[in-house]
Amino acid sequence: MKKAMSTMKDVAREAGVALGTVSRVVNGQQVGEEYRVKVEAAIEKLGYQVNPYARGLKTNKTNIIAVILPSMEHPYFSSLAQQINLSLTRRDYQMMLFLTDSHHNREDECVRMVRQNKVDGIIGLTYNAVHLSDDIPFISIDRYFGPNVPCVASDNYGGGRLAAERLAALGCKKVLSLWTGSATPGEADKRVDGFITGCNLLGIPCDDLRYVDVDGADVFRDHFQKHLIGGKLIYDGIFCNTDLLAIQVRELLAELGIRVPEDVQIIGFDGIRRFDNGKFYCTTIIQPVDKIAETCVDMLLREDRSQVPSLLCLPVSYGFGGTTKE
Amino acid sequence: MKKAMSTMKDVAREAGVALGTVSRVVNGQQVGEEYRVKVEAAIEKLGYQVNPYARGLKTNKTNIIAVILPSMEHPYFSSLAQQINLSLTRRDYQMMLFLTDSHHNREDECVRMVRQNKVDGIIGLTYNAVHLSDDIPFISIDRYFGPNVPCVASDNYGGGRLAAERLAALGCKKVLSLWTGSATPGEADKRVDGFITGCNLLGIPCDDLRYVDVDGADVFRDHFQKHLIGGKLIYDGIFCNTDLLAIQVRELLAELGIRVPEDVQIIGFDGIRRFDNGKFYCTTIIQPVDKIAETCVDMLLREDRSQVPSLLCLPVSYGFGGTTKE
DNA sequence: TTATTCTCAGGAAACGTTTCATGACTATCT
DNA sequence: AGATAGTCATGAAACGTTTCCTGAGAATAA
Repeated sequence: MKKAMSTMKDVAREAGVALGTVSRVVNGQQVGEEYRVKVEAAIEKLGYQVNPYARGLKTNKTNIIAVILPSMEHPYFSSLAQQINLSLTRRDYQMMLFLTDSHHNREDECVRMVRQNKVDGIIGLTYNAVHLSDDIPFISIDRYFGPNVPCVASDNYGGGRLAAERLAALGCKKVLSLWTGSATPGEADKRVDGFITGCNLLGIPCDDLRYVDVDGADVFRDHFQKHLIGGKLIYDGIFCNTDLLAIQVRELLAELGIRVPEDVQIIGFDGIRRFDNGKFYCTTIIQPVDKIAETCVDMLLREDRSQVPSLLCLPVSYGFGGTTKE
Repeated sequence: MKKAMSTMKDVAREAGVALGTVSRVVNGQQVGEEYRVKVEAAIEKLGYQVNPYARGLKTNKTNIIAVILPSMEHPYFSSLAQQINLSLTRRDYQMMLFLTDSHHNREDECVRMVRQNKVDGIIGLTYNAVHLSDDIPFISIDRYFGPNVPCVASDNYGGGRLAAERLAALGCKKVLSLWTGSATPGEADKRVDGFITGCNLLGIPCDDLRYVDVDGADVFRDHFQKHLIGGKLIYDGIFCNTDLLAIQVRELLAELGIRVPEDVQIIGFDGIRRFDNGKFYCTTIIQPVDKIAETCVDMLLREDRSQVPSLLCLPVSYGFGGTTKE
């Protein structure tokens, strides 16, 4: 029963009006009342729906936004996807999803495919500066590529500062900053900068450890073992640049017989929540994922693109997750 | 520097050939070698890319598949999204993502939007029978709507049986089947059927508790408390229809001072993994998400649609996650 | 050599919209 | 009353492809 889709021409014939009139009705433009009624009746009767390809061909506009993310495996990414979808949907845009991991980590190929698809814009969390052509508006998440590529991110620096302040308020006297990540620089690196600056300002001694491209917290075991005095760690506070790391550090400390938060308090970053009860995995600096998503969409769809800032940092907040005293 | 996209006409002029020839080159059809070379050079020179809207207008084909999921919050859904994306990408299809939650739970509206978008097919995990028009191929996940709507699901019944067999093998003498979910029936309901049948076949007494539309496991507290004898539960094995429930039940049992897996062994269903270490939250029956995704895509893109089965159940497996003895 | 078939590039029509120029008609002004 | 301005539906052109028909030339057969 694959009845052929009816076209504007059919509607026009049915309603006894001209093609252009139907078009104006469909697009909600000024049309005489009598005509509007007739056309709407015909549309209803024929079950007419606009053909987005014909429209796209004429208007060069599609109402589709490409969203490029690394994967769906990390809650931060999937929740970004969710929130971006929400924001887009509210504005009657569709979301085309591209996952770079599924492309064997080849972001270039991904972007090439995006470009082929004539989307109205791109929201991308990518590591390489792949989107250097400016024919399609691009908003970058968490990665600053330069003044002509708008970037939306959490206030990572401020988050680091906040973590330092909290640890200080919780009574920490000597703290440690832990960082693992990839070599490609990103906005998120500022977390550690903020934390260390914060500690300095507060007069709290802070050690700084960084490892590139490792997974797990095992690389820190040595350091911990060397800094035990009478079974106690010389640190009473640890800042981790991600919640994932914080979780792993906590496990590592458990192995070493160090209690959290009694002996050491840990603050992570991201604000990842358990899927089963919505609680934080650890005490954390919460990234405002919903705001990030909404802001990206906002900036992308903004009429006046000259008004778009090149970097926009959104405020983070403190989330208690049991790895600090409060 | 928004240089206008060049068209086939431009390429034809540049190469000194006819429009149709360019089209044939682009689509990899039979073309004389000399012409092909010229055209390819021109394409390269002008950076020509086909306009998907013009093509879509002519061919009524888009290479876009709509994927409808409830949300991205549950790992099962996000991992489905990930795997479907992977399968689609491998075949040069794009994925347009629709989340019904973001639409205030209104699946109808979602499907309406999908239909407007002229996609080549739909893969949907929906609860209502919303897709009754057969103009666009539809594959349903986990929900059987009738013989003309192909459905892909895990072998839920077999999974229930498997859980029963495992609990038996692990020495359980009296077990409990727990179910929570929504009133709308789904393939997943067969989990409990399979479990109970399995218990009967094995001669293990099994109680059966079901609650509609509750969240959390608290509703089972009463039942547990009434079935304590000397601080011990009369059950030594519990089957939960989802991992989420299993996790919540474990916590509930912990509150009641019952040890898992020493006193009671628990098996969940889904095979959800922790994002931080990839381990299961609980011992579980694993749904083959990757196979489900691949199968959906396969069936959707199959040339001969008369060959598509109306229900296809994929084998599940047992995953140890610490809530059983092994 | 001439007639017949085959191969393959050229060119035009069509897909379903949007938009622009045209002209019919009404309303306002002098 | 006649001229001018304003409103608004009409119809055609254009968007960038695909596809089908035509015909030119090559290859084969007689």
